[in-house]
Amino acid sequence: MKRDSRLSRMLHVLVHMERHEGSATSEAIAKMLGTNPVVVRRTMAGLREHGYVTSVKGPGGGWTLARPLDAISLGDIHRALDSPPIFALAAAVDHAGCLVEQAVNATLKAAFDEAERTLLARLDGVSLGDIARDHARRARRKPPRGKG
Amino acid sequence: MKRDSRLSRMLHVLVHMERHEGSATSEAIAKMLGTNPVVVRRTMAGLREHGYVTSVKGPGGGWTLARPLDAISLGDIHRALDSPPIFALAAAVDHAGCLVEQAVNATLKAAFDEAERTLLARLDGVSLGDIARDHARRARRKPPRGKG
DNA sequence: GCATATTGCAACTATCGTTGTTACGATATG
DNA sequence: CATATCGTAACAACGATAGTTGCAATATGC
Repeated sequence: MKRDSRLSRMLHVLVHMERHEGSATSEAIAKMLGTNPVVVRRTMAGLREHGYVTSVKGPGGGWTLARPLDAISLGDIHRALDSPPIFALAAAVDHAGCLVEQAVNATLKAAFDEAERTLLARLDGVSLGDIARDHARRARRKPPRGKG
Repeated sequence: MKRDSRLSRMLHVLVHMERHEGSATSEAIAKMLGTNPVVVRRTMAGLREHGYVTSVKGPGGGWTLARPLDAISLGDIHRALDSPPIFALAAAVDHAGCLVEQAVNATLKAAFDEAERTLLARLDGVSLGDIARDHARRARRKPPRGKG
């Protein structure tokens, strides 16, 4: 199945926005992500609703970061995207009240719930500021076109 | 996105097969799962290649369990299905060698890898026999049509 | 041998969610 | 009033599983 790259893309954008004085247009962001301005607006709408970014219409408008990166966790962005399903694997629906199916699904659910808790705890424990600092370390080691 | 229910379905089938003297036809299995015999053959082909079941053509043929349930873990079945992607969330591809993107993806990869290890360890730690025993407990509490 | 039950498999369609695109309206700037 | 920009609806493209049809291969039993 086609996989959901919105979380990854939004983290990418937000870290860039901090380094970007003023606002960035949907078109500029789209170029950064290799996609289309409409996709950018659509995806960032959720972040705006949750107060992580603001958008301004008209000439000179665009998107601005509304909070310091250290105040935003990866889990925050996941939730701002409406907590899309994490797993590609699903339990089959129980067609006939079959007790075997129920035993299977109970076991699988426990396993997936544990993995989900592990993942979400980790996403909540990392902030965008952490990623920005990791980026800064990488840039020092391997300066990007002399701008680092 | 449409989610993959093959693991869940295969576990269901295998637990049933132990209680089934002799072989079960694709058609009978399909009825159990509320699907089509071709889907059953297609999915169970992987299990056959790994030696968990055997299939016999012709009248009186069908599918048979090739090992005791206690000798098969949930992780074994996941691998027999060719280890399909576990997560619906993906990292965006790095278009421009962007160091920000790389920092984002490294962080996400670490988080997803940890969650994956958690899940796989759990799937490897549970056998189909465990599920069968859980089923037996459920059946004692709530007998299905008097067959126990 | 022949009718039949059954698996094996190729090829196609259906489905579902993200992604990509087009089009148009709303709004702010100058 | 021209223009830049977001907002949103509507729809096509894509990718993976799931479902379906059709037919060949094979084993059984008469």
